[in-house]
Amino acid sequence: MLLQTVEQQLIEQGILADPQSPRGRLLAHAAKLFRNKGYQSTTVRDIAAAVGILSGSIFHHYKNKDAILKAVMLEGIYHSMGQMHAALEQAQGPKGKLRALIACELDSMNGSRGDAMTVVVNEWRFLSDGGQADILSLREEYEQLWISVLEQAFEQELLQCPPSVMRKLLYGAITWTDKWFRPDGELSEAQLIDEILKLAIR
Amino acid sequence: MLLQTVEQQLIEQGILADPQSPRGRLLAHAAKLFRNKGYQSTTVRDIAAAVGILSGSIFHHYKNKDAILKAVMLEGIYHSMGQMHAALEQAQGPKGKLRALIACELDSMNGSRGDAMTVVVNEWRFLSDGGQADILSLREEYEQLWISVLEQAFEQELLQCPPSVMRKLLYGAITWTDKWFRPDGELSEAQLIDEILKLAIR
Amino acid sequence: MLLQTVEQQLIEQGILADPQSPRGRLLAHAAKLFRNKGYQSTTVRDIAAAVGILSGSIFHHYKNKDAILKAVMLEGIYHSMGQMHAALEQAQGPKGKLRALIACELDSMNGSRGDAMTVVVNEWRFLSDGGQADILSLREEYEQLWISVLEQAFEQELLQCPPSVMRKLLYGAITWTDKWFRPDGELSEAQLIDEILKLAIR
Amino acid sequence: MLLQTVEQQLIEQGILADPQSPRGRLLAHAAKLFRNKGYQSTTVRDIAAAVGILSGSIFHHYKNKDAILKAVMLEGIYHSMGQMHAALEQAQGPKGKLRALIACELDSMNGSRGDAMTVVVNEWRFLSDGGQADILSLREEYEQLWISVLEQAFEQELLQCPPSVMRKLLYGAITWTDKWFRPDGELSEAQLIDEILKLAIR
DNA sequence: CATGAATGAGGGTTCATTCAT
DNA sequence: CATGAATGAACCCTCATTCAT
Repeated sequence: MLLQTVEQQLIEQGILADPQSPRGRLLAHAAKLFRNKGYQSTTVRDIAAAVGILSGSIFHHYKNKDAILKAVMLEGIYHSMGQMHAALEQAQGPKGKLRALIACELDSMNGSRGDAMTVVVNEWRFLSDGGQADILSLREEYEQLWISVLEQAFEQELLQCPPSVMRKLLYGAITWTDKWFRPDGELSEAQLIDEILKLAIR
Repeated sequence: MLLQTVEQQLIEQGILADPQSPRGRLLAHAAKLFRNKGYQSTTVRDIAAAVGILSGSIFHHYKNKDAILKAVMLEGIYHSMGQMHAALEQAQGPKGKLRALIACELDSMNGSRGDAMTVVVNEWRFLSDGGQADILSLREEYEQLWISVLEQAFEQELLQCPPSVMRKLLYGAITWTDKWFRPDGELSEAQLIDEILKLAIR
Repeated sequence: MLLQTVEQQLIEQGILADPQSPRGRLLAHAAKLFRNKGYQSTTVRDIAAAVGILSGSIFHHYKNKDAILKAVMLEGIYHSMGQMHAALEQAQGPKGKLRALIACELDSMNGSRGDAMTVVVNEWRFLSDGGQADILSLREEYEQLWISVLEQAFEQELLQCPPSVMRKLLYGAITWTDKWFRPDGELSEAQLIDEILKLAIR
Repeated sequence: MLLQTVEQQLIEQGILADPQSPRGRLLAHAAKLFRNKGYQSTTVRDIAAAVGILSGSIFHHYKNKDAILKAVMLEGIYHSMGQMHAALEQAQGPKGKLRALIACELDSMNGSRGDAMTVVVNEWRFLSDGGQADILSLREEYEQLWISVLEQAFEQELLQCPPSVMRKLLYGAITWTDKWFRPDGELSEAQLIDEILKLAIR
């Protein structure tokens, strides 16, 4: 609820796009293409064709291709943070909160809206310097959620290694699932969450 | 020594390039550029300029840009496997062997010859289908080294989770170090190896 | 009139280009350049410069250089067949019909739209295999017009030699006029037609 | 004999190459490649590979690619003229001489040494201006052989049309046989000669 | 807002030719 | 004479972006 307010505020501020709007549809298609083909291999024409418009029309919605990438990434991060905030509120204790974060990040990579977040991870270096600078504070805010939970666990001597290192190791392990994990495979999402949690917790 | 024999055989077979030769120098520069700028953002002219030749001359050494990428990857994998074989011979017990593998893979990403192996991980999807097919059996051989060691550890109930899952989680965690770990920072390479080992071993 | 209908249908079907349209102008310039310099010696920039656009713009109209060659050839063949059909309708008897065909083919090589047809003859081998396959049935249809008229003449014992041989000899003799015949020279087009007709008819 | 003297003189003068010599072998391979693939589509490397040397070595034999083309053409013309001179000496009367010329030209296009002469006809425009100028007088001498025979036939009212026109029509018909005539097909070479002769003679 | 022709810089690649060995 | 790495200009084609309609 608070969450939705935040998201809606962002939509009203023009930061995020309404999923029903032309811009929102464009972003969804762009995210999927960026994920599957990579940012550089996706042409503006590809996106336009997926949306059902012509290439020139793209630029009525976004200033340039870089702006599309940035918007996709913002969508991904905002959405993921929204889930994390909500999940943390319901979680109990450091271990429960860590489990919540792992579950959220795993879902943000592999779930129904995983396109945007995988793009954040895998196409980051293709975002222009200016775009990276604009998003960086948001990513730090995102990381801070993790760090604070990890520190709580560390203080209670639950963690295998220091929070800053643990975060990076977990980040690598979790984002890489994008390349191999299939939710409908032998290993269920819940099992995967537990396995990752076991790595982190002693 | 057996190892060096393997590498030399490959050089003689024309699979790997002599680091002193024009081809070897070309490969080293290409690997560094591919790592830093990405494969697609690196132009053939960039590589030629780095080597100190003109763009047309590139194609005397490699048929096309894709062949350069493939050669870089082969260098990376062969070199890494060489290190792993040697380290495994000297390691004692499942835990010692696992530590050896982690150390090797970490070094292959961050060590003095890390360019090639990071390219294998990060630019894989830009290798042509044919190129991927050619390398795939080698990658599987590489993975088999890991799996057999992990299975030994699993049988002795040392492992936190099943070998196939553990391998993928470790792979993500280790390869991601490329993005944040600096050997000359606060955390030493030896410490990082131990932290990762602790994740895997119960 | 029936003729014009055919041509217009083809234009509407997108097979032939409207001479006034950008594509039509492009084709006319390309045909002239291909005739004068040869297909391989004509660069895409040459064509663009002749049309008055930049090289990149060429590819908004045709997928690649090969497609331009194919389109030029289609124009040539369709135009020539149109003239032949119309002329045959008005011609009387085998000899009259043969004269009509000779006149048409001569005009298609040397007349105001001769660029396209000379390209068909002289640049055929530079058309891609796929392009040749696409056009082949049309060329066979074209040849069939000749063969049927020659067979009529042969049955009436007017012909110097069997139709299939006669056709090839005439084809060589007529298409070669492109290299030496000038309509404004001493020898008029009408005289040339008669001379060729005399070769064929006993 | 006189003929061979001429050819040998030319070889000694360095104008023609000894067929056994490296230059001669190079020319034979070049001629075949030029015929089959066209001059522009044949690379210097193609020729070198066919001969069994490396591309750089080509230029020890000929100054540049254009010089190879010129040499191939000279071979073709000299060889053809040699045949014509010999055949004319043995032929009786205008009709016999005309038949001899047709037979020679047909053989020069389709016979065992047809590569060189088809190159003269089909690749002429790719020879540099300087090269064309150098060969032109020889080609005129060649044509003069035809014209003088045709004029004799014309004076005896044997010819269907004036010599200059007849020559060009025959030239087109004969050279085109390269594209369709196969000596081992239904139509024998002797029959084809007769059919062509019938066209010319009333 | 949508269109789609045009832009123009830049990409990978080819190839005749040179030249030190 | 042969080699083969190097040259460098030119080629076809791509693509993000602009803009008149």
